[in-house]
Amino acid sequence: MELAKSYSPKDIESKWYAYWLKNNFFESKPDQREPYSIVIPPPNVTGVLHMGHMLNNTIQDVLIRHARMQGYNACWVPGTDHASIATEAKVVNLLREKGITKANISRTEFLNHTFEWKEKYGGIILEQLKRLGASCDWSRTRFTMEPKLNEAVIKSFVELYNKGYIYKDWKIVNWDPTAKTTLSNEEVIRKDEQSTLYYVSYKIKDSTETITIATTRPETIMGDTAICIHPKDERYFHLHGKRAFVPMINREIPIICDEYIEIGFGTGCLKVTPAHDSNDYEIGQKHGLEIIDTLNDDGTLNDNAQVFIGDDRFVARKKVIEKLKELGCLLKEESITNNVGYSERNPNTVVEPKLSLQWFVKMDDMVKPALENVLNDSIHFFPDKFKNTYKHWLENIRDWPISRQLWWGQQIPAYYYNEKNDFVVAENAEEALHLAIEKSGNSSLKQAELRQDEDVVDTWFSSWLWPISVFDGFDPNSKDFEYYYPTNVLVTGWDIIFFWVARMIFAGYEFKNEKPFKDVYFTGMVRDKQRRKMSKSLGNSPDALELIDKYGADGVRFGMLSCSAAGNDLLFDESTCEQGKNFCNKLWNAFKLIIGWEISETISQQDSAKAGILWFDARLNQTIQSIEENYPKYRLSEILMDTYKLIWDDFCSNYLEIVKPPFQTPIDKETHKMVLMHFEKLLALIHPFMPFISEEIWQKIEERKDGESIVVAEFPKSSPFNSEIIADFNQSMQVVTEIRTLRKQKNISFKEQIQLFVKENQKTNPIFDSVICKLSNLSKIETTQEKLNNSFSFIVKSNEYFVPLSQNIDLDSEILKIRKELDYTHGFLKSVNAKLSNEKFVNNAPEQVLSIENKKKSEAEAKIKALEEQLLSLEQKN
RNA sequence: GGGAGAUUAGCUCAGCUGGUUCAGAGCAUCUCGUUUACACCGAGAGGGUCGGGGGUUCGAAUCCCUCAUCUCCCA
Repeated sequence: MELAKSYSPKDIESKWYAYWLKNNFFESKPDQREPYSIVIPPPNVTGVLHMGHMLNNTIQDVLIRHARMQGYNACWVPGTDHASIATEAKVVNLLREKGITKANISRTEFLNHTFEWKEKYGGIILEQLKRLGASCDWSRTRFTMEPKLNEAVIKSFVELYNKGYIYKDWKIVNWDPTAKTTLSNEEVIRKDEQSTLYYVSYKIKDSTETITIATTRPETIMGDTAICIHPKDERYFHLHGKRAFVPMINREIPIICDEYIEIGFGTGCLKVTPAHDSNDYEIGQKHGLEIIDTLNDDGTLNDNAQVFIGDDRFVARKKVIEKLKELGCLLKEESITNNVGYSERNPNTVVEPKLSLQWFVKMDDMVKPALENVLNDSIHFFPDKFKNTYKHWLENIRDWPISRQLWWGQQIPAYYYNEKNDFVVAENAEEALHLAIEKSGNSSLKQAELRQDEDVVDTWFSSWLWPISVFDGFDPNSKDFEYYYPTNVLVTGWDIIFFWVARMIFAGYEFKNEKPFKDVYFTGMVRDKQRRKMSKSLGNSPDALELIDKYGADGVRFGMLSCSAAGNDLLFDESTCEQGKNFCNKLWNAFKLIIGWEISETISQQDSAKAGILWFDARLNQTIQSIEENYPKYRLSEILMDTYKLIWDDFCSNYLEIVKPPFQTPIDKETHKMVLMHFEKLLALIHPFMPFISEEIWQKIEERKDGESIVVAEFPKSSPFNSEIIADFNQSMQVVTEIRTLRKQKNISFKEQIQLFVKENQKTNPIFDSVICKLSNLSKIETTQEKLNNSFSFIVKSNEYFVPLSQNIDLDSEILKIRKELDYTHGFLKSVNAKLSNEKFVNNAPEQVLSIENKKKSEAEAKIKALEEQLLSLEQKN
């Protein structure tokens, strides 16, 4: 077999991915086996693969591949969400380029354009996931705007409305003037910014006096309907009951008292603008104030403002400041930091608080089972510190504004049937008519007289149903839902714990009375070296596909996972991908070595090989056991590092060196068989992390039939192992290390064979002597009762080793070396003795700890004895 | 303002139930080495008062208190 000098992933990856698809390994149908299901947190249909997706989906793939190999019926459902605002913004821009404005076309026409866009660009991210090796069941790919999922959204809306959970109300909402829609709190990104606090004086009616307020948003002054002071603020007692004039427009407004005011803050006077601030709105409600909305939907000033009509709010702010200066009302400007909200989907747009009529979902009841079942670990968070965050949010939750003033999304199924805007909520127009006739008592009502609400629901109002809807859970006869729900785990970034983790849990209990997933694994954020979150807007994220081209999918997967413990952010560094790539090469070369051996039917197995096999088998099982413990705890980076070290250090550096036949000589049949068996297990262990190279090698180390694959091979299970063997081996390796160091110090080439004598002060297992000989190139190991003259010596445990050499031995440096070790061992013994002579320690420490200390003591004593004897004999010679 | 978390080697981070395995890993650094699987490598080495202080305990990186610094979330 011609083999490349080093591993090159490119062709191999596409070859095996195609093979996996052809054999339908990723497809899942309900059967007798136990299911293991994951639904992908649906990426945005406008999205392209970024580092966060890579991390998050690699983790899901590792989990699903592991489960599949364990024999579960593994099902990973992919799909995308329709991302109302982002997608609509994209399509609006695209149409504008073609000279079409949204206002000039019908809703249907617009949706046709959007679906067209989605068909063309919407699947990019899913295709990219394939490059990463994601083993999704692609036949199950879903989309939140496809007919069945739409239906689920509408059904759930109607159900919630009928339960009394959905209502329509005026509230101050977050308004995105670019997208011209409302946003939920979670869609607003808050940033601290340098801004200016303006001190503005208002004239008092029937007085020469003025009153001063401070504001960061002077352009809202025209919407003021009161000035508020604290009732106990002595400075303003004389103003109780007075009225003031709004500067520029001279509208008369009352001065009111409310305990809400902080006396010490600013001037102690607050301008109240109920239409443009949520706190002001509450004060307004309490005091029955007028509400004057001075803004248009696009963020320009409207007629109510009376001045600067048509100017954008920020242009208006500048003009207002100028005007106030002119009028002499602007007393002071002060630089402060304050918190400004930006739209998540339009990152340069400042969100405006705005009074508007919206649909809301009542949260207080829905939250109860969701909170309870997370706190009692019925749904288990990894890491569990996120329980706190979750609890805090749920306990302070506000009602969820779900209407969006957009077209791309599920249109709200509310139908207005009269001038007063009375409405009914129904799954379709026919039923709506039926209900409307009933409700209005007007039996002559016609279909055409019904008007459906113009707005759509929030995208999250469809993705919260995702774990249910992808299995058609709103269909009472769904076998899939019956079988796969609840899913095993949701893997997602902690930044969207509210967006969908919490809401999916609400929906699970609300609609199905059952959790949507058993575990939640929160990944960290991928950050750059300056700890900034990687994002497209910052341009600090490497191109995912270029990374894959450079390091191979396996290399990138390795890189992403080797440094990411659950829930902790990771500073992405390409060098970890390089490590992954090097690891692939290491595996490839191990394979080349093994496959290159000529096998002899006749030669017998060497002792060293026999011993090596015995040890590696134990070591392998030890590692598998720890892997088995770590999977349920989602300690993936630990599993990966354990496997990495098992392969690189134990298998390649030690095991293969032990069993390796001399150059151009064959290997015995038995050893070869065992090495292959072990190698195959290692490939299976690493497969969930590095699917491509493991498949490539697995297919080549043995004759495989078409349709066979490591994808569906069995994941290794641990067997009992003898830990004594591992300890004995480690001790022998210490001897090897000593000899290697000696060779290096004395410049003895590895090719030159040397002898080793051992004075056994403590009986040790001789089984690895052959291994020591092979790895150190010794001609023999002999036991001796006497110390050897003219030799270099070292001590492992309490055994003394001698390497006779013709070279002159520097007695002084040998003596120094031994003295140093003796000092250390004395100190060590002293600390052990201190423990053992402490009555409280002896009485309180568990048996196991005591016996360890006793063992330490006797070993240290034996070592001291040996060292002292050596020292004595060296000093006599000196 | 309320809350959560972090601080361990030059860098990035593990360290789970306090005790063997506990002071670790990877990368980086240094030394030596082409011994035919691999220089994308091998063999070695150095590097730490576990942020400071106090406490609990026979025993603390680990539990508690406190201070400092940083990060994040919510308002």
